Formats: sequence, structure tokens, C-alpha cells
Amino acid sequence: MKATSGKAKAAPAKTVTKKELLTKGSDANFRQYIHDLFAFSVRMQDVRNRFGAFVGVSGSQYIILLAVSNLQGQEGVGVNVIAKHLQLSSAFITMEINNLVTAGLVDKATDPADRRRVRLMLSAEGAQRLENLKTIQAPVNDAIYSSLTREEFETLRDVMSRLVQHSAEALALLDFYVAKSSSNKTGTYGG
Amino acid sequence: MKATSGKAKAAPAKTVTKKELLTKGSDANFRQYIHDLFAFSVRMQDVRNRFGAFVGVSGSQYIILLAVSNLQGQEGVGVNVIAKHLQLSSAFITMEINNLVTAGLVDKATDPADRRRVRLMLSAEGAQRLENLKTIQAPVNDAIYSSLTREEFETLRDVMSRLVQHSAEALALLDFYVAKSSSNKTGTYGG
DNA sequence: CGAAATTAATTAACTAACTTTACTATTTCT
DNA sequence: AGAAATAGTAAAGTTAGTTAATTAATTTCG
Repeated sequence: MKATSGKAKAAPAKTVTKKELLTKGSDANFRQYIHDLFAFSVRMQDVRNRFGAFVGVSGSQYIILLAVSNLQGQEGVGVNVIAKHLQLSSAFITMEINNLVTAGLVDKATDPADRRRVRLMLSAEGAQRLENLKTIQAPVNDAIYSSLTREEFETLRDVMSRLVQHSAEALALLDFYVAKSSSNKTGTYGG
Repeated sequence: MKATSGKAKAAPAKTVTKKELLTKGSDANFRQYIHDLFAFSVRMQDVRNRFGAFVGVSGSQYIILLAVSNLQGQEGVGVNVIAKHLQLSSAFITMEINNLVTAGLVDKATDPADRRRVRLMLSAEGAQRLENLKTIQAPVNDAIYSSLTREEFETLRDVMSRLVQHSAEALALLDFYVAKSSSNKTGTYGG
């Protein structure tokens, strides 16, 4: 008696079909996971904002500051490199970098070899702030991941890196689908 | 020979200290994971926006529509319940629900038993749109998670649900820390 | 009962976090 | 040299949300 026969309303389609992701043929677990993932990324956004607050900047300034820290090397890093790294527009990076420079957390210099370019590095103060942050970052991260075994962490790491890759591909696929169907839309002007 | 002695600059602190998360004493892997997680959640945001576009609404309207679908039951669901479920302000839900009602995707009625309350349900059209969406949702989800084994998926699911829980706790901890240190801040007006 | 407090939804005004577009300065290519 | 490409920037606009105040209905309780 399970939607196999009779007049039961048409069984709803599934949001995923790969068998490894279905539990007894149902996508319920997958949906629950998607919801958790969403909730978690909202929380992470929150964590970033608070880390930013601790450092004295906004959430987005914080991730930009981090990117400078990660990418600066010996020579400093340019606006475009950061923009690509964070998948943000270079215009936005320029603006926020200027705020960080004004706040004294980032140093900015023209690249003498190519004067279009700019070399960004953490200022001493910026580096210090990020270093101080770690005193709260560590216990917070420890708390979030407190329940993980090493094996789970290794799996999580590995899986996450594959998801990043494949989601880029899936997005291309998706663009293809969405472009094809400019169907729906409750627009006001005819389409 | 590793920052144990000599004049080497003070070893930078780590962003996490739980031993299961360190690889040879380094948090490098953890940091890489954090970056991947960030990248992935940006992508997921993108996917949501495109799913929304397919349905004919914005990304946030799409997740609200989904929430209505999940929570409506037989009786419909109220604004506050949705707001809590999605961790958004009820004011925002009200606004977007009104747009969805105008678009004909959600039906709204006053709860006769408590006339402050509102009962929201998908309209037939709304339900149909979500059902149609699945034809692209399934292949996209299959693509994103194509590389996962069942065991990995089970681990991912399990881990994610714990992360949601513990991140809520960590956030409370964090609020405590950040409140204590209104230190930094490059404010203009004296503090 | 009737006043005070509480709750649900809404509105308006605002803010943060971006993007798009257009532009300038510089470098590279031919 | 001139055309095309590259790096960064400024200005204006958009989107996704928030906070604060308001209205209306309900509950609490002296």
C-alpha cells in the first residue's frame, strides 16, 4: 500500500537520485542534510562576523584581511588576486581594502615593476590583531568540532574539497538548464 | 629544530588546538578546510539563487517557499515559525511572503482560532513549481555529490548535524568573549 | 470584569554587502 | 607609434537583510 497503485496522488519526485544518497529509496535524509548545511553556513557567517568584530572590522573586511594574510607572501598581493580567491568583484575589494588601510590594518604600495599594480600586506597592527584573534578562535573552533574523530575530520576535509570542485561543474550545468527555461516568472512585462 | 629555541620569531598560534584536527601539529589542513567550506557555501548560495530563478523568485524567496512546503502540514504555518526555522527576522518573512502571495505561489489566510495568526500554504501553482524544479534539482545534486560513497554521505550527514548543534553553543561562547573585549576598534568617536 | 502585559504580524526606514558600469593609468603586443 | 589588454578605482545602484515602532488580538490576573 504505498503509492504503487490505486488513485494515490502522483508520488512526488526526488531532489536527488544517486543511490548512495537515498535511504530506503527516500531523499528525506538528503533534504535534512541540505537543511543542516544551510543552517551551518548561516552560523559560520555569524562566526565570521564576530571574529571580525573582535578584530574591529566587518565580517567581509575580516575575510579580506585573512586573504591578504594568506596570499601576501614576501612581496604583497594585488587586488585582483584577492578578488579571484574570494570570488568577489575587484571593485569591492578595492573599497574594503581602502577601509582597512584607513584603519591601519593593511599597508598598500604601488608595485614599482608594474605601476598599475598594488602590493598589499598586513601592517604590523593587522598581523597583531589576527594573532590576538587566535586566542578566541582556537577555543571556538575546538568547540564547534569537539565531537569529531580524526577519521571523520579526514573524511570531511576530503569530501569538502571534492564538493567544491564538483559544485563548480554543477553550477555550469545549472546555468545551462536555467537559461533554457526562461519559462516561469510572474513578471509584469510580457515575456 | 623547529621554533623550539633560538631567535626565530615567536611561533604563530594556531586557529584550532584539538589534536584530531591537527596534522603533524599544524593547523594548515584545518585552515584549508575552512576555506573550502567557505567556497562551498558561496556556491550553494549560488545554486539556491538559480533554483529560485528557475521557480521565478529570488534566492531568499525560494528558501522561504521551501520552508512553507516543509512546515505547512495540513493547517498551514505562521510567519514566526518560518522565521525561527530559517533564522531570519519575522519582518523579513512577512515582506517576502507578501511577494510570494502576490506572485500566486503562496496562499494566506487568517487563523480563525487566533486572528493575530496567519496560515500559510503553498498554492497549487507554488507546489507545481517546486515539483517541476526537481527535474533539474536531481541532476544538479547528483552532480555535486557524484563522488560520494554511501559511507561518506552517512558520515557527512552525521557530522553536519552535530556541527549545527555545536556551532550554536560555540556562538554563545563567542558572544561571551567578544562582549568582554570591546578592545580593538578603530572608531572615530571616543569609546 | 477590565487593565496590563504579551504575542503575531506588519510597516517603514535603514544598513551591509555586494555588483555593474564607466573610467583612468599603465603595460604589452605588433 | 597605436591598438589592445590589464589593474585598479569611483560612483551609483541593487539585494538581502535588520531594527524599531505600530497595530491588533489574546492572555493574565488583581
